[in-house]
Amino acid sequence: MAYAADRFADNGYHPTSVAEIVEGLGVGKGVFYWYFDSKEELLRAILADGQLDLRRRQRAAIAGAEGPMERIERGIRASIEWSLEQRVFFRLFQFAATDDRFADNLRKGEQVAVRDAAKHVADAMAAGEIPDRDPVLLAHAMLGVTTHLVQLDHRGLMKATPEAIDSCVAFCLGGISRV
Amino acid sequence: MAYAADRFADNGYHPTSVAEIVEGLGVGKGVFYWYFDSKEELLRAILADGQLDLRRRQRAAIAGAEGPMERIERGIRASIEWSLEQRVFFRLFQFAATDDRFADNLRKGEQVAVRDAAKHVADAMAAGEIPDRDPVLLAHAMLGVTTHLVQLDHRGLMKATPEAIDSCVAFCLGGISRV
DNA sequence: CGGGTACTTGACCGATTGGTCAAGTCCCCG
DNA sequence: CGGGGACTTGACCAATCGGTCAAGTACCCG
Repeated sequence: MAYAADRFADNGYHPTSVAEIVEGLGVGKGVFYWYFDSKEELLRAILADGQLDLRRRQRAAIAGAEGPMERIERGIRASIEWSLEQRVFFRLFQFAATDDRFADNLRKGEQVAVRDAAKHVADAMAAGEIPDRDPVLLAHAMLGVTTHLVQLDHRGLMKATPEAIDSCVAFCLGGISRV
Repeated sequence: MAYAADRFADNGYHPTSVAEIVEGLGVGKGVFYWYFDSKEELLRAILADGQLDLRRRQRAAIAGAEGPMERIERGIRASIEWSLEQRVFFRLFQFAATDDRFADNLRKGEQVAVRDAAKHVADAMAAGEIPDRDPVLLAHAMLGVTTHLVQLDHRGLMKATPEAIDSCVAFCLGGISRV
């Protein structure tokens, strides 16, 4: 799965053949179809693995935070850091979002993360720390900002320096704060 | 090109064969290769068309605005509206960004739009309307928010109502305003 | 009307695709 | 030691891929 994920991320899912994967691994084709029903199922399994890992990281980052705003900031930072480290997973997520065959596999995981973030946004609103607006929408907006920053880094168009990450976080917090 | 763009957007670029395109159009394969060198060149031409159209819309929206902040807001709204209308182009942009063969074709157009937005952000800073920070990064952040909102609409996960668009704009303006 | 250019056709090409399967090999358990 | 499930192999399959090209057809100009 790790090797296939690498190839998918570098070459693209469709242009990477099953033959290429098993050849690179030095195994027969039968091995592949013993463990996976199809090439599609392989990618789905990889995506599920990645989402689980990201979710773990987010939960760990949020644990121990005191107020809702701190939870939001930590969640943002954890997501950015994970995405920067896990280039392969991130690229596969990006691809999967563009393909109807896989978009549904992303949806559930994304919704869980967004709803979680939205909960903290709603908490901050209840505490009067930020003005009332649709928490789910704001959570998505923050997700959009962070995703785009990471994408820039991976595409080599801009380095995600600590300062850039700070600016990104500030943008998100400013975005939910302003009336 | 329009038919091919539709097919690419619905089915994906790779899964859509040249044979399927010419068959759907009711023409011979030779016609295709008379006008295009390859399937890749076709997508590149489609992407170029889309970028040109988007750029025109952005320029038209900004023209006539008075201050830098108004220019920014109009640019955001124009980008969102165009992306919502031009579902096909937007999906192809999203795909192209995930494929190294086509990512470069997007880069130039994206940079032009971002630099333009960054200029207005810098103007607003010079006028003291918003605090000083990297204008290019902020422009990218706004692009990330709007892109994500449109993506949600196209994937059917959230309707981009006028209110949602307003919230999105407010998020962006808040993001660049807060210290 | 004759000839040439612009365009169109679809059979055809070698390569490659995702997937199958008969024939093993390996190793654990009785 | 013998048998049986777990696992592996790679030749093989029909289908399809992007792309080519000889053989037209349509139409304009002299």
